[in-house]
Amino acid sequence: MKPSGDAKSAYIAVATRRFAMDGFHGTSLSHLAKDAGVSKQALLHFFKTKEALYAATLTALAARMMQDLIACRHADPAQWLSDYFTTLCQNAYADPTDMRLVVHALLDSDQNARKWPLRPYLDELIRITSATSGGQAKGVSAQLAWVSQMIGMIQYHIISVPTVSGMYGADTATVLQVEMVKRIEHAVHRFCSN
Amino acid sequence: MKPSGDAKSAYIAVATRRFAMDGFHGTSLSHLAKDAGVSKQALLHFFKTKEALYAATLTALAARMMQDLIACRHADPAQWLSDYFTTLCQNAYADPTDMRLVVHALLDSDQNARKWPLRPYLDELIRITSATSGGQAKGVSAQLAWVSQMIGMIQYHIISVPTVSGMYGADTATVLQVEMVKRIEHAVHRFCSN
DNA sequence: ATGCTAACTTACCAATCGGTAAGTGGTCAA
DNA sequence: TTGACCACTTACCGATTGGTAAGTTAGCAT
Repeated sequence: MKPSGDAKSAYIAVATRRFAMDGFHGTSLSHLAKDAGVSKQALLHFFKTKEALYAATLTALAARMMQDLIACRHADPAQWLSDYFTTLCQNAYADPTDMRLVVHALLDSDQNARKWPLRPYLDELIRITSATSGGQAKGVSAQLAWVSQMIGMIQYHIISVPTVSGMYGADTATVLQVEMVKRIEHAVHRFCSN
Repeated sequence: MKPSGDAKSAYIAVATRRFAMDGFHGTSLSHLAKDAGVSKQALLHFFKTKEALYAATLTALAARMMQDLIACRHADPAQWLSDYFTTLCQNAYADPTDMRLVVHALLDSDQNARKWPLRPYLDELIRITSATSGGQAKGVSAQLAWVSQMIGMIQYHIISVPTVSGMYGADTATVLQVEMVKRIEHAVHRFCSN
């Protein structure tokens, strides 16, 4: 028999990919079970409802994003942010799963329903931002607005890649990608050094 | 009996709101029918499948967005863009339907499936951008990247409003909104006058 | 009046949905 | 050896899904 934790996190991994691709309503327990190679009651054994499984994927997502942010730690907060945002974007080109999952979760969220698991991640981002010279000069709301804008432009850019590629061709999409990374670096530099 | 066009566009209006709220998979024909106050076969009479109805809402969305863009026409392209983006954002605070629908459509799109109906709208935005002094100085890919970034930051900001409001409170969300509009104006000015 | 068509409605369908109930087989402590 | 427990399966459930078939009703041209 497999150790418990492995199977559970394997199911979360499968669910993460599916939920990110098709959203909560577009994903059925049967599909998830088939992906995982088990019966759907195997999933319901660990997660009482589909909602619970979804919540678990979001919790895991939040932990992953926080971890990726910490992994880029740098003495200079501006450098930290620059490294993080660019690697976030670059990694998402190879695997857009997490970015898609966040956007899906945003669209599903209805304000008071489920508490938002990404809050610590956001708070940490704002903390780092406020430590930059440019961030200190501005107010708290300006820091929140800037972080929100950076996250937004990256995540939106990632989910629009297939569409842009279909509209203007794969080569134009690639050009747009390198352009976008340059814009990210530029935006960090402009906001933080001031 | 009602004139044909009225009922059809009324159904599209109902579908637009529902699809924007819950996405394609989260919306059922029964819900749409109940919203419209008819049987679901009334919908299937005009639109052969749920997919066809969805496609019709996206086409109507594209026409609406193009129309809103043209409505802001201004001799100075920079002013045009500034007016458009800020009113787009402001209107979306009152009714986020269209912005949500676009993001849902982006997530559903799989590159080659359905041709993207917002292409003329995007092309027009790029054309206006390229007419600014700052836009002329930069390349085509930089214009596309900038437009993509602007649209992205606005739409993402809109869909995140409920979550931000739930996380930091309604007052913080309001502050973020006015901050965001300022950032939009600033971004247009920075890119276009150069 | 009559027939045609557009705009519906009721009735119905197989398939799938999320979820429950009741096991089954293997592991491990006592 | 036994019995508890965990991971999982098969069997099943009512509800809902998108969609079809066959009317029904109203307006309008002839």
